[in-house]
Amino acid sequence: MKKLVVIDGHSLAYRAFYAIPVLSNSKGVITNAVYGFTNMLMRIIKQEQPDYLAVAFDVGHKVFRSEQYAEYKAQRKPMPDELRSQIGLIKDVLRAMHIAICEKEGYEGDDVIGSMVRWAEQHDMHSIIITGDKDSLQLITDKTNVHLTRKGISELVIYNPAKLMEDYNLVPDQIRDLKGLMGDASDNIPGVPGVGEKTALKLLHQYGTIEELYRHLDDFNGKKLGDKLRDNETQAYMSKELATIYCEVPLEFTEEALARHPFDVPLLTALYKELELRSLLNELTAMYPPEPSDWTDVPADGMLDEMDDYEPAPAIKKGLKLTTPEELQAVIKQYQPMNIALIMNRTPGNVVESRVASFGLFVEDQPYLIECGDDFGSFAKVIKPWIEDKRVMLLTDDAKKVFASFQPEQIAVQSLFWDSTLFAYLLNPEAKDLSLDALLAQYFDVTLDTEPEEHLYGLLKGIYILSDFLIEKMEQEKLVDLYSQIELPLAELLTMMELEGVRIDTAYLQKLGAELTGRIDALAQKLYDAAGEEFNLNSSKQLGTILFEKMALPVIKKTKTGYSTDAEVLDTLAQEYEFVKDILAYRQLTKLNSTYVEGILKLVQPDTGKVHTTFNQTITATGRLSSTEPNLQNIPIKTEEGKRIRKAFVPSTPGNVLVAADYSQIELRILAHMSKDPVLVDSFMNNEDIHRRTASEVFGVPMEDVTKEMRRNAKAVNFGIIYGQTEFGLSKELGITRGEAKAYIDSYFARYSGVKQWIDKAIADARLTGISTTMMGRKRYIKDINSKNFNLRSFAERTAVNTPIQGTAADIIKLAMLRVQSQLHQNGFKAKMLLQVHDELIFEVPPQEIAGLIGILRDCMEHAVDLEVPLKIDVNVGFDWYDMERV
DNA sequence: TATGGCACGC
DNA sequence: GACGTACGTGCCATAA
Repeated sequence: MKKLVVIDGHSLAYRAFYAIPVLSNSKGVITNAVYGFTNMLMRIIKQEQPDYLAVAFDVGHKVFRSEQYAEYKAQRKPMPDELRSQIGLIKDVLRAMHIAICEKEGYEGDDVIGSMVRWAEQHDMHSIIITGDKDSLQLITDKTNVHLTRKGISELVIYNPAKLMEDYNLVPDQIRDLKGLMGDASDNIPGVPGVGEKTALKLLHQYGTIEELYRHLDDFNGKKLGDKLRDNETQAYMSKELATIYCEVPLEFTEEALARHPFDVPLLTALYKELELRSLLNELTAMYPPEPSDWTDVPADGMLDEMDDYEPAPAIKKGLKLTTPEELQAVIKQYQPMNIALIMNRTPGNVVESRVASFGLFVEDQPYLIECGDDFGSFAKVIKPWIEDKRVMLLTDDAKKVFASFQPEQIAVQSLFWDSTLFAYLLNPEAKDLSLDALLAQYFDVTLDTEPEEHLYGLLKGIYILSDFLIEKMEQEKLVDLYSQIELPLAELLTMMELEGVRIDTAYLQKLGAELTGRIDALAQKLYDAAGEEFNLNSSKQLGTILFEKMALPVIKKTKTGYSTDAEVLDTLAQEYEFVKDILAYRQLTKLNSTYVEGILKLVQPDTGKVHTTFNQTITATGRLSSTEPNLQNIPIKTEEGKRIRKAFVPSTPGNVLVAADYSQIELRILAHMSKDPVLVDSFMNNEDIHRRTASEVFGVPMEDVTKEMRRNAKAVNFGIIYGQTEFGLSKELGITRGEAKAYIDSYFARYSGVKQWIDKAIADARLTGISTTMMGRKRYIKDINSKNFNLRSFAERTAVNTPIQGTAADIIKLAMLRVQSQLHQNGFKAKMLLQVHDELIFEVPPQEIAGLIGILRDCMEHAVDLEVPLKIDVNVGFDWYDMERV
């Protein structure tokens, strides 16, 4: 006879939750119930070796019993959040194990279970019910046993008709009468007040059923018990009714669905790894030994037949290599693609230097490697119908690369787009390695063949499995909108910006370089003379020896490896020593020359005179962009000398101008919005000088009496608030004592108590959830927030304060960029977005479009989102990035 | 090749 | 009392 095991999912989850001490992974996801449940499940599978297996859950709030009795389960405490969050994970595990999940809206797990075992009996199966709920004992028959959990989850007591008789001297059907009389506090079934288990059993042993009992009520005349029974007759019948498991739930399942299937090992591995359930992972590995080496090297069919519960990882069809557009055309004709994986392999270099060397295509389980030689364009034309087809789902690891490849071929990517790297970034922006290889190793324990061709085929297959897994997580974490509305369209815009590039006045830069080199050489000579020897001025180690040993200057600060010679130290010494002043000047000039003049000149494309930076979208922990080769987000502006670099950034077309629009105080405005602090909000509503107002509040003077010094101090305080600065940091920043700094901060929080409350809440929330979230739902794990290590914890607390602010600013400007671009496009502007520098956008624009562009900028940037306070931009126009005039 | 120190931006 | 402002990139020297 076949064997069916039905598990009461909620009952077992509750048991596991309370039996196992709180357990969480490094991201703070609580896992104790998942762990306990899965452990239990595995033991059941091993011990019982069921032919059919299902787990039943309650679903929905409206249980039909509530219609009979409004109080039914009314008093029951809601499931603890820490458990609720794990029910979904348990179901994930079950799905990965291919175990049927049975639930029916409006019915309880018990009813589902009862209906299933009755079905099984009709199909001549033996059933085992696993639950902690004694109600289920009424389901016992010769064919159906109940295994009742005792304390914890490890002990099971097996009930069959004999055992029930032995323990209670009842037949299964009498369990309903028992509940009817004694009630059930946990389900709020009233029963007969004053009748407990002892009395109820005695009565049932004598009369058999409630109905029979009430027929003999006269037996109790003159006894207290008789009065109780008489007074509660209706309630007794109703209670019996409530306790009766309904065994005719209309369930739609097939034998096949309940039958045991091999686990989805990659998926289950990924889940266990994610939840860091190591012992379960080990158990799984023991059950399903890993592949010999990789997915592309799966043993031929049949080799593993003797292990009938072993399902090899999906083998990859042999990859096909194509080298001509005609071959590609022939292949493409065969398919009506729904979704395809596409991995671009480009030669090294920036967006304009590199070309497509080859690309991988995976369609209907068949991998292809297309080698393009020097003629990607011809291949692009062939595949164009797919790329432009909105119904096609495109899976890739680098959307920007796909855009960069097709955009120059005048092919607009239209299809839906899944980018595994962006997925993984949004799921964990601090992840170090987002490559497909790393993600496949991380989530699926898969290492691919290193031979290039095989490797590509592995990636193509891998991206399918990976994307499915990641999108599911994105949905759970509500990140899909952020992806589809912001990050993905932004990837296209960033590609356009990179392709456009920025024109560099190389003649100017070279002249500046020559000037700097001359001054550097002269300064070096002067320094050697003063030091009495030649040494490497660029070596902080050698400089330290000269300063602090040879010249015996006071040591102010040390680094891990020796004397510190940073700007802070040198500034202090420069008061007294001309030599140190010159060192500082030398440092400034060499920095400008090597990083900015020489560094940028090296990256100018000789044919166009442009630099094409790379914007990285998946680097920062907060959601900001970063820029490399060259980094155009750190071009000097603070010192006059440094700012001269900016003269080299010019429009590419003569007559055009540069327009720069930057958000004014966007982070403080976000703080005002989030904290709703009345003073801060008021200040922005009235468009005040925010630092002056802060000074007025903190120092208790009228706005007009705020001195420059006060304003400078207040500005530092405002700045520090955003970064969670401490009094020590502020005292150093302003060159004041810690006591004074503390007084400033205390005074600030006294006046801006809403800000203080918001900061406390940001930290408390992070402590509770382990996550900080931005306005648009971008997330970051704050892993050390509950650390016992003061340093780690303090750092985490500052992160919890800064991330929502900085991250929201990043969200806002990204959204604004998309809005601006869309307006420019819709209105046929020639103006081009060139750069983003965190709170600033830079455009090249023909003069006749300046006014129109500024209108669009104000509209899109200042209204990108609706905050409690206005968003404000400043706009500057000029013929280069140095000479800009406010408009 | 990796790390540390330093300096530039927001 | 600890440590001591968020987020980046690039250059150079040095250690390995």
